[in-house]
Amino acid sequence: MAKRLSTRKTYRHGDLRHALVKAGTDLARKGGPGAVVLREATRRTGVSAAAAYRHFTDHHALLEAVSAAAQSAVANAIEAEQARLAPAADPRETARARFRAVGAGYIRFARKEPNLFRTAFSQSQDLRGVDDPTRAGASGKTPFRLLSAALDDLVATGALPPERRAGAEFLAWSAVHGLAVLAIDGPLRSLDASLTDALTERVIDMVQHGL
Amino acid sequence: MAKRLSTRKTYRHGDLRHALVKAGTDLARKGGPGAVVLREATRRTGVSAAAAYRHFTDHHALLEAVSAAAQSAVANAIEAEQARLAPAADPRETARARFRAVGAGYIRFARKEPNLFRTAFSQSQDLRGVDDPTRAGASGKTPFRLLSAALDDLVATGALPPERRAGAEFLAWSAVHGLAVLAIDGPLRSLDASLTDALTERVIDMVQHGL
DNA sequence: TGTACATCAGTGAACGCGCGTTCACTGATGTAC
DNA sequence: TGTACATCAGTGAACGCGCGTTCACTGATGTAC
Repeated sequence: MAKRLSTRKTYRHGDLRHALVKAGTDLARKGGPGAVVLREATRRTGVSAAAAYRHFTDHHALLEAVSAAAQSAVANAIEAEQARLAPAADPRETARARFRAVGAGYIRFARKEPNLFRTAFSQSQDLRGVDDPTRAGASGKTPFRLLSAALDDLVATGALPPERRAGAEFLAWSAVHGLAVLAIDGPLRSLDASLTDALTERVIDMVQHGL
Repeated sequence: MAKRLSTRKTYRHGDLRHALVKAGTDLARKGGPGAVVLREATRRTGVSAAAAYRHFTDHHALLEAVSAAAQSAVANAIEAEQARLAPAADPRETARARFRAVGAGYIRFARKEPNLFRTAFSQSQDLRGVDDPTRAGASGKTPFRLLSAALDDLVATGALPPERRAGAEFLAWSAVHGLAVLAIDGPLRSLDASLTDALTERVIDMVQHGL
């Protein structure tokens, strides 16, 4: 028998927490972290504002959850970029391509969803966050861990000398993140997209050679 | 005769615009761009809130001016870093050292004044901003132009092949800006300061070799 | 040098706004008997 | 299988808050005569 689930909008939403994060993510996509307004998220979910407090201690907790979801989207973008790769015969080449895809996917996401990208990194984080499953993509890895894994593969296949491995994620992350910011909020913003494409390649080249 | 300037607090402030930018900058230093509240800036200046509207069209215009002042502070930090350099006999070495000082000063500022640093780059900008005198340091150059000049010097002294010059500021800026963000808002935040020092050197090395 | 006047940078009171958050409540659901 | 009850995720009204912004005003200053 039909349980009138579709007509009953109030009481026992079922998965309000996720629905609020989803609504908050939509807001973030349109207007960045400042647009993640608790009342608006509840409005869009068809629920009273007070209902949010059953699932989040306060507005900041909701914003944190939305930010984590945005990071998860970054991870998915990186994974998608890697999945797009044609298989190479040489494992060393494969490792290099997968490493480059981390940076390329990161930049691609920033340019396609600048507001979500800003939201992902609007909250200060520390090293505890790098293994937070709510920040991970489908593979279970956060963006930072996808980068770590790619670097590990470079070492495993001999494409990177082990003594250069330590701290390499910070060097790579710096260059790629900086470019992303430059492309969406900096002077590059007003320049041609193809120039940004070319710069993306050059930055990744720089990292690869610089390591 | 004394003009009672010290007792008269109201009417004809004299330089209210600059005073408001100054107050706004103090707010930004403590709390970042979100702390730049028009009413609070006027309060601190001892002036009514409405007075701000004689000098700024709205709140956003004030925030823009504060952001520009913060960028000017970045430029000054870079200049200070360069001024600290011991003179080298070889002009090529001098050019290299001055180039490195751009990145080092940038990172130093970000770590010392993270909120001001965030404020400096909280407003999207385009290429028109790179020559805005309100964003410039004592030398009259914006941070971006200080970087350009350092790269030009590398070319002039033969330390950088001319064919590698094009777009080089974007590569360098990406890496250094990314590291700054990583150091103040990213996972590096919780790490030892000396590790960040070492990473700064490595990032600048990477840029220098990667160019 | 003195007076009349235009200017315009300030005042201060008031406004609506939407926000985050609290509170006593209600009623659908799951469980014990 | 049916009934009583505890649970707790929801309601909706209310709150204070500080914000940005507007408005008619005032009075110090510079200038023309």
